[in-house]
Amino acid sequence: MMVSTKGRYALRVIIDLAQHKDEGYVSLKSISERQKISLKYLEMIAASLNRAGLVQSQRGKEGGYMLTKPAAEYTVGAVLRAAEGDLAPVSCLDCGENTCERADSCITLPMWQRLDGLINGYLDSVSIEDMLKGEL
Amino acid sequence: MMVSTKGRYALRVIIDLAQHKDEGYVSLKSISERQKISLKYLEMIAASLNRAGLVQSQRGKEGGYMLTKPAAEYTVGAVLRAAEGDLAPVSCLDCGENTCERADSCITLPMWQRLDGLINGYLDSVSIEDMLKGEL
DNA sequence: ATAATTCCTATGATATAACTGGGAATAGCG
DNA sequence: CGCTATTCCCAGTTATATCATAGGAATTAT
Repeated sequence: MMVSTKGRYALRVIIDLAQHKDEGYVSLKSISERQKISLKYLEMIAASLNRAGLVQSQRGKEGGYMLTKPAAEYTVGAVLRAAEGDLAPVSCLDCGENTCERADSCITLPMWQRLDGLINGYLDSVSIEDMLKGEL
Repeated sequence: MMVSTKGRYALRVIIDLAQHKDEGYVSLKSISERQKISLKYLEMIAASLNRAGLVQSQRGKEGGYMLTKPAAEYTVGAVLRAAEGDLAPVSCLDCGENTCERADSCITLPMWQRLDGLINGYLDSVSIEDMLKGEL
């Protein structure tokens, strides 16, 4: 599995925030109830999104999270990478580090690289707004 | 990671068999030495490929494995699926079982389905012979 | 018979995923 | 000021998957 629950949940968080973007800061508690994801797990995911600058937070009472830009400017790829790290389909391609000693002679490497390009290209071409509008 | 060592090794086994297709049955011991993969691990992988009908085996002395068809007729997708099971990028799509109770209302599902189609389409379009020839 | 092989089942070791828990820091509100 | 709702931080836990390894039975050419 290339994308775990962490990434899928992150996507749902961003979508939820987009759907409630006119309500000021949205608390994780409310997202937790709507999305049926535990508050504690959401905290971890929100922290990743925050670190990546995809959301902004407000602490204290009446606090929560909101998007930092319009939904059209979020790509699925960017959200998943913020939550999951790299989206490489094989470890050979992870983080650009090509530590495999047989890389030079590996006849499968070009195939993996093309696959990786295909996956990232597609995920970066789909925006959150596309999904909200059902435009796929 | 979508493709683990099991799948990558399976690919290397098929490639190795293709490279030695004129030498009769090829033993796992020889593949093990060439590919630097433990014999015991190879046994598991070869068993999967055998069950899927991608290779045929001969037991006993002078035994081993050989391909059941020309290299051009093996796709990367078929080999990986034989070794790994499903290649779905998210568990939602695994094995066609869509047990997610929010599937009907899930606005991300069409995106995952397209991604899955893209990945499998590409992997099924590349043959072992393509890689051997460096035609990518 | 012997040696080389596949075949079968079980076990262990390590890593990753998927959460859970406790509590500190912050900020609005009465 | 005191209360409460929230994010923030870090650590611990459990479950599952990955990556093998181990031992031995069955088979077959020589």
